[in-house]
Amino acid sequence: MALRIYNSLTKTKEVFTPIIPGKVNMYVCGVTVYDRCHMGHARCAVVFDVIVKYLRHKGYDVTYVRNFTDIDDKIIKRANEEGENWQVIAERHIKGFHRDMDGLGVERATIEPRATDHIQDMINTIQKLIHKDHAYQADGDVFFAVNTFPGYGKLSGKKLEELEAGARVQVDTRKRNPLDFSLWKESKPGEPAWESPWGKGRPGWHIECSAMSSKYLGDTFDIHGGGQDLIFPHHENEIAQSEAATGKVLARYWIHNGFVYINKEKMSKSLGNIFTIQEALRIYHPEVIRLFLISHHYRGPLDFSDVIINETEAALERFYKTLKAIDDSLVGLKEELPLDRVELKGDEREIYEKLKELPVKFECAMDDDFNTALAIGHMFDAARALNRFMDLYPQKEDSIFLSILSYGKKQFGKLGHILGILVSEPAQYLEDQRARKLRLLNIDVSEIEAKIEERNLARREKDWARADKIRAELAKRGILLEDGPEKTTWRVV
RNA sequence: GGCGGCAUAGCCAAGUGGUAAGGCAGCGGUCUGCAAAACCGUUAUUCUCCGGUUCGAAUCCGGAUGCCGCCUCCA
Repeated sequence: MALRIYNSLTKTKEVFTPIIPGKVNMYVCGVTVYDRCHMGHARCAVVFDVIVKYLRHKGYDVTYVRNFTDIDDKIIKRANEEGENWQVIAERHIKGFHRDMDGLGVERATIEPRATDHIQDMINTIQKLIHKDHAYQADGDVFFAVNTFPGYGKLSGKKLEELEAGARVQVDTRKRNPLDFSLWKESKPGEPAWESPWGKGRPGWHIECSAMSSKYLGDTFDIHGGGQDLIFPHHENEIAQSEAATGKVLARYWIHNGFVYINKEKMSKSLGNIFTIQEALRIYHPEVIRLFLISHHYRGPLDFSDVIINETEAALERFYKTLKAIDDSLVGLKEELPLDRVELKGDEREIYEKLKELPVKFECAMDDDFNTALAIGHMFDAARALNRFMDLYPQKEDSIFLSILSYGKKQFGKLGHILGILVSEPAQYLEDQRARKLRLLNIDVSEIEAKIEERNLARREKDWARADKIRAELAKRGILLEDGPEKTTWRVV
């Protein structure tokens, strides 16, 4: 089945055909490094991480470029506020970005170029635009002339006249059109500056992406992505600059992910409801955060709340419990049978077929504009079937039974890898979660174990009232006991 | 003011013409000393509302209402 992608440029789902068969060149706008990363950045990074992993799973050779904007007004402002060099600020937040993304299991991009390493490339692009009369100099500044690019507005669906009418920005009288934007900015004394044909200055915001994408991926590449808020003006301006300079189409497919909300409010600095990745990772397992981010379609809005993330936690735990149960059974596996060459009976056949079908259904969902929510639904389906199979199968030592479980485990591992979930050892995951929750609740393990010992004594004497009382006490503190056939285990709710 | 998006059970969520995936929570059952976990069964005759197209619509078209985003830095 063919992969179809919703293209923001045409506003339709299109069959994905790369320029070079088997090869995908993709550029995603990264972050401006002046502050800590929040859940919005996490969503963008995780969404494109899954897209890259899926494309690679489908056999594409993917070159993924994600930039760092390490020179910008906000960085300079932050440096002044904190009384530090702007480079120190940028460097610190690049490190922070990597720490956060590593924490979330987001793979590094193939190339992570920095704007300040490409000043000369940008100057070259700007000169090209001036020569072609798409840009003009005004004192030490250079502006892009939007009137010279007929396609201006094709991505955001805006018309020049309407934009002009609604322009709220204070108009710079040197601009030929109020919507003309800076390619190069003259620097004020004390500001970071580079030599250029127009004097000392620094690049405008949009030009770095045009210069760096063409340098690493060519004038035309396959996929360009980023957050929805970048559609206008950033991506619109990028298209204008690049296409005016080269006369070629910049990118063939545009992918934009939706926003993250916190309790139905858009996350924003002014509302003070920024939820940083560091905070999230302190409270939740990285895979819980990932599952939360991909349980919803990437284009829609995503509302974060305690209730919803706790539901996600329960859902992921369900997966891991199934996998743990498989692991526990698999201890007895002596030789794994080739299931496609073994005669399987009713239930065995049914579950085997279901497990075999799972990747097909998964890919079918992912091929439809990366429908991760549906893909995960199929995985839950299979997990339930596996649980049932384990519950009902009469001989738990049987090698057919165990071989089927092993096969199921492999299928889950394969698909989980694409999504970046279920990559921990089940026992380890469950233990990590318990430790994490105990840390948040501030409870001591030995105390719990002593209580359990005390209760088991009571149980042996069939003193149920006392046993129940101990259990209730622990339950009140968030510790839930589970009496198994061998021993009593506990978990944190 | 201009442009665009969304509206599916108690909650989250998939579903773009063929008769409502999945998760959480709830309820009944199996199991258990009782629980928990797991399993089985169950929970929307209906997809914000009103019209229209069609043999057939949550899905397409028109209108209404509500919520939201972009137009200014933002993933």
